[in-house]
Amino acid sequence: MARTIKKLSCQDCIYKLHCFHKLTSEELDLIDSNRVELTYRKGEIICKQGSFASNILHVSEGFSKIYIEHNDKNLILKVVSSKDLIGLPSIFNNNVFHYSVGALTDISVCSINTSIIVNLIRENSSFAENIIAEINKNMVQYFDRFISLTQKQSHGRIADAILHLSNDVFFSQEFEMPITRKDLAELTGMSTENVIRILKELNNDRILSIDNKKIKILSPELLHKLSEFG
Amino acid sequence: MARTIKKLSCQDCIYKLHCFHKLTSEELDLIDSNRVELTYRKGEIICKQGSFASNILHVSEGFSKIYIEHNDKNLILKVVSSKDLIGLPSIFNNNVFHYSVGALTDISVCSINTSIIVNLIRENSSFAENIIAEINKNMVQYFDRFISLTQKQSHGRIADAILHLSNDVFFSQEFEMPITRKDLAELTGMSTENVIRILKELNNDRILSIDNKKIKILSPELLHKLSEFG
DNA sequence: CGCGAGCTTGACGTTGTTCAACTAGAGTGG
DNA sequence: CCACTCTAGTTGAACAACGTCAAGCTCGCG
Repeated sequence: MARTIKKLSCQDCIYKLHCFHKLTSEELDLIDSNRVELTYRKGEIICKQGSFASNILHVSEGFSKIYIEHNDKNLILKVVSSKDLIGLPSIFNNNVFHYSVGALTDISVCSINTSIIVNLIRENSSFAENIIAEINKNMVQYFDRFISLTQKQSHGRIADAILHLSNDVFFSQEFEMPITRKDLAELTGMSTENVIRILKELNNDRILSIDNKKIKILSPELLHKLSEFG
Repeated sequence: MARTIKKLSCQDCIYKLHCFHKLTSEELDLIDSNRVELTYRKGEIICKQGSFASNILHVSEGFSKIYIEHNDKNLILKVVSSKDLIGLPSIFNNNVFHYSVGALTDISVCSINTSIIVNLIRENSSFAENIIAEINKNMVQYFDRFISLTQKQSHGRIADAILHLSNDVFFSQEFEMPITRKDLAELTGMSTENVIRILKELNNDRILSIDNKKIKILSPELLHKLSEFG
């Protein structure tokens, strides 16, 4: 499950991670020498909600999901992209993971000790700024999800989920989902059966073209309308 | 609506605001001399979602609500207590309010220019830490609300709303709500009528004692059970 | 005294869940 | 190579939870 061969350097990832931009090359080297590269297989759990958050993670390859567990039911907050850091909400806040993270595909993960990040926050105020910016960006993203799941009916929620995948994860109108119908259900807060029924409708109405996991957005306009008023 | 007579000093509020603890007295004076005290009447809007967030606010007296507007329907994120700062999610993040804030009662508000806070974050890393801690604390609180509104049925959601008021706002098992049934509906993501029906049930089942706006928690155990499994 | 806002109640309709059954494909072992 | 099993996906029918609508109530205020 875990290997410690380093294939990448932090310089390779810097363009993905906005909050690393303001680090000096010495600071980046500090991170580089205090991280491990791990690989996980599809289905494995990377962080367990409630466990000690001694590391901040970055998924450099593959896809994963951030989800909250509650009474055997999960709520997926987001599908993680390579622009995301995992574990920021735990900083200065109990040092416990407030969500779980699971691998949707085989993935490569960089694990950086939280204390390193904390020291950089203390010593480099521009980095602290960027961390705050990052946390706040996520906060607002979660606000949108909050609205989606509490104020919209199923069609709107599915539209939001598809748009999230298209805009934040795959950066394309056409993609192959690494997630199951059940995951889609946990992303939209509804039952698997209902997800299937609504995907079928969207397919019939030629808003999406769906072939199992392959999704193509045929009518972005209608999809946005569904998201807005659904 | 707004008066600029200063009745308080920041020293009076410091015990309420955890993230001010690490400020030196000079820094506190800096805030003190760069803030205005305002009063708002019940029903007035303090921040409008989407407007420029040039100030961070602190409600020193009275009650207010933070809510997200979407298509003429509101979702109340929380009822603000004197321990809360308003506007943190806007820092380093568009400088736009991502939610609206409304006065539930007549209130007194301190308004501090965001640039002052930003400078302090840059210059005092302990303060930056505390700001991050504060933002993250809110994030986790919102996670709980997220679970409440998406995974629980009405009884559980009402239980959560009552517990929020009791634990985070009034710090008592018995309180007089400053909010209407409609507000309760917007706090729980359900219809006003349903709120009323469920409050009545909880009253009949002797879990709560409800006399119009006066609420007394009779059985905290059952209320927690509802919150957990409702 | 009358008006309006907030509150309450009952009847009814809709949305979405649950349950049960069935299908398809992938992996396993004889 | 063929059962067997397991998981994911799909479908239909019954049901429950909740929202909507319409009406009436209460109380504070002008």
